[in-house]
Amino acid sequence: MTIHEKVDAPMQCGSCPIRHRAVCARCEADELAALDAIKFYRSFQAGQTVIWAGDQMDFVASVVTGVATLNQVMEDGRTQTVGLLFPSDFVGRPGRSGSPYNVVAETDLLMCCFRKKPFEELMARTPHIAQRLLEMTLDELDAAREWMLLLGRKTAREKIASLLAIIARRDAALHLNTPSGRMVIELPLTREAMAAYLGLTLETVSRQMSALKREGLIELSGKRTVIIPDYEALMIEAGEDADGGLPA
Amino acid sequence: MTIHEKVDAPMQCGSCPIRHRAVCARCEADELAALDAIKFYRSFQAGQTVIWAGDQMDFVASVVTGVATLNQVMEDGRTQTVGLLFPSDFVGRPGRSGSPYNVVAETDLLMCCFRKKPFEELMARTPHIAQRLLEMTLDELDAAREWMLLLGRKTAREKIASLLAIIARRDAALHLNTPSGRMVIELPLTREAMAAYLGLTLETVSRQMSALKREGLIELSGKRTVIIPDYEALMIEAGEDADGGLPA
DNA sequence: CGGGGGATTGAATCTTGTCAACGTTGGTGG
DNA sequence: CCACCAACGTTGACAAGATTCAATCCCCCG
Repeated sequence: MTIHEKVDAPMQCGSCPIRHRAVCARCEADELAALDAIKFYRSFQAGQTVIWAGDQMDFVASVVTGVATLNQVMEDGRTQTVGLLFPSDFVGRPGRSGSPYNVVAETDLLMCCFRKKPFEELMARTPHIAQRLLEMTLDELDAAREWMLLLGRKTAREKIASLLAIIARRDAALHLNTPSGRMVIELPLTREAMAAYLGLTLETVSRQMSALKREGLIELSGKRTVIIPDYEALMIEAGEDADGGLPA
Repeated sequence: MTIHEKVDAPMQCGSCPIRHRAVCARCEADELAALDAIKFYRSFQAGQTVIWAGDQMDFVASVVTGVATLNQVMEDGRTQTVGLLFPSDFVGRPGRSGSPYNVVAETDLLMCCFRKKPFEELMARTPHIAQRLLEMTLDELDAAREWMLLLGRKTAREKIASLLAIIARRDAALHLNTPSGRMVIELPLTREAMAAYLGLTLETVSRQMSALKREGLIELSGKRTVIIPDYEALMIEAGEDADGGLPA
């Protein structure tokens, strides 16, 4: 199979799986038509870099399916993942030409892209888009701050438990239910990518995964499938408040 | 002296020190007048809590003078500062009633507050405010992600150097010049508050400050005044790219 | 069947945290 | 005016947690 990026528009906005959650969520039919006119799809294979830090970026985009990460790299190579992008999450900043981060496809990825210039013009006269983008950005800011608590204060064990909880939560949200009890999740990340997001080394991630397994808090089926026998018990290990960061 | 919070409006917007940088930066005269009608000032003493996490919050606000922090606290007491608020920075989230964070005055603080309900209404019909707020929120998100790199990957020494560099940068920005060469800065934070922001203990902060002093990278004059003989040299210790995170 | 990327495990090391003592400073009241 | 107190800061000794380096394992794919 060849690596292909541009793909034919695979769908109508009306049947788009992220129609009601993405940046276009609040749009009326006519606004959606305007977006539709400037949109195109791109797909990426797991491991491909979507955008290199500093590169010119002539589009903004929504994740349709798959998972991507935002990464910041220091001169000596130390890498920190600063954002985990699930379906409906937005990439790119209107009014700025380059991305400050590497955007990497962690799984096979489908993105709905809008050419930047037309998107900005459309945004200027479409409050519904600007409103939704502000709302989403504020949510991302809250998520980033939650992650600062994790990076600054949590133990390796709590970090792992928190990550699993977040993935379980996003997974549940995709199916429109709330996380609880027994859950089965698919890890979209390698151990190395988990480590990059958690501010750990991959060895520490592996050890803590093994520890959680030994203690029955998780079960592993293959390397990427995790069974959570008791979501609430895992939340306690994550050291989070009772509400577990559910939307206010 | 008694602790007083509400204060008489000490100034006209026209002579406000943050007029051109705050959420009102893009407002025209008439929009400013509308904001003026719903604004009031509150002052806080160093150490006072401005807002408790979870509390109802009937206003949003801009920092006019002084420095405040946003803090997140775990059930067992571990605390992480997730935001450092300088003059012109914005507090509060339109469309949400409670703050998820403690907001603490680290120095004496003056805030320009807007009653939330009228502010939201005004925002709905004043694109200049919403635009500016989106821009500021995106900047804060970038800053939060920069801080995630610090918390996840930098050494204690690099963390301290980074914090000093950031304070120097904000300090320079207030006086509209770029940081370089010899600088004298006033720390708005105690060692404990520095530790809370850096994901360290106060002892480690103290030790690394001493180490930087021993090596001539900083000089201390009292506990709160820091002399940076060579800003560029300090930036190297901070492990940052050459540009040092200057606005794109 | 063999190769290779990802994952696991072990042992030694190092950074940072913890606990405790001591120093410094500024304010208060005798 | 001075002594005392409390808050903040510094320093030291030790312990704990995470990293580093290295060996080995496990699958999946050709």
